[in-house]
Amino acid sequence: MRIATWNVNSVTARLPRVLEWLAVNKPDVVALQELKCTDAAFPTMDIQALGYEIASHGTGRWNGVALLSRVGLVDVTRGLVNQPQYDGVDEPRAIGATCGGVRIWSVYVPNGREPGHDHYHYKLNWFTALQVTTATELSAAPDRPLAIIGDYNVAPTDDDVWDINQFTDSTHVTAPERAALTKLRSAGLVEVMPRALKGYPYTFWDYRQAAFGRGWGMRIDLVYANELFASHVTDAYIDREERKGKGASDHAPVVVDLDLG
DNA sequence: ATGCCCTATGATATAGGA
Repeated sequence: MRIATWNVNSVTARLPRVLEWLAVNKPDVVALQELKCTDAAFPTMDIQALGYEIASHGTGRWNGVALLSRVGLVDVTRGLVNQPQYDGVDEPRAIGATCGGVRIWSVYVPNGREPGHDHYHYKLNWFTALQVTTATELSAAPDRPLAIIGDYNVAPTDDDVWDINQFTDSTHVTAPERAALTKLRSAGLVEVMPRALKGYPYTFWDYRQAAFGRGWGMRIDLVYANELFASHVTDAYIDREERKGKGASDHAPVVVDLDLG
């Protein structure tokens, strides 16, 4: 089974590249983030035509997550347990489903904007809800492979950004954010580390300042999974080729191959 | 070359991204 996660930065703007990428790479399950459209505006027909069932959770201009599957898609859950609001709004940032016997969540963790900002506290509270959801999911089905994949908006270590000296007083690298990842591991998840195809395996390069060409990347799109899921992994990599050229998302897809026997 | 920002919106600027 091939599973991928990809922050597409607008599924409608990215549609030609998404369709091409699906056709070439033939993933069985895809977790998308930053749809930037409502469920009604999601390009359902085009993606169904490639053989995928779709569960989306999008409300408009910002955020939005989806799962695509061609190995079944059941027991869809939208939102986290005790998910906090931001500015009085329940944002669409998490969706879970069972696909081919594997429980998969697509998550888009809040950015945080800057340490101390309301959005930063929201980010940490959102992680707490993700930890609660993880514990709930793990206890509900301890013998089922589980993966929580998506844009975590946290670089796990200093090596996961191109230059840590550029990140003083920045989000994505602070101790509380990294502690949130540690708590997920304490709850029973492990990180599936993608291999480097060329240089360090970053997943995001800002559109500005020709960051991709300069290698100014970050590894913030992560695969967290229970031990059972991880035990079946045969390969994991970042498709940095997809970041190249005109019309690319600022994130590259992360691909995980499993042998479920 | 991998290359000097992108997206959606009560749009003709603005918010958000990380």
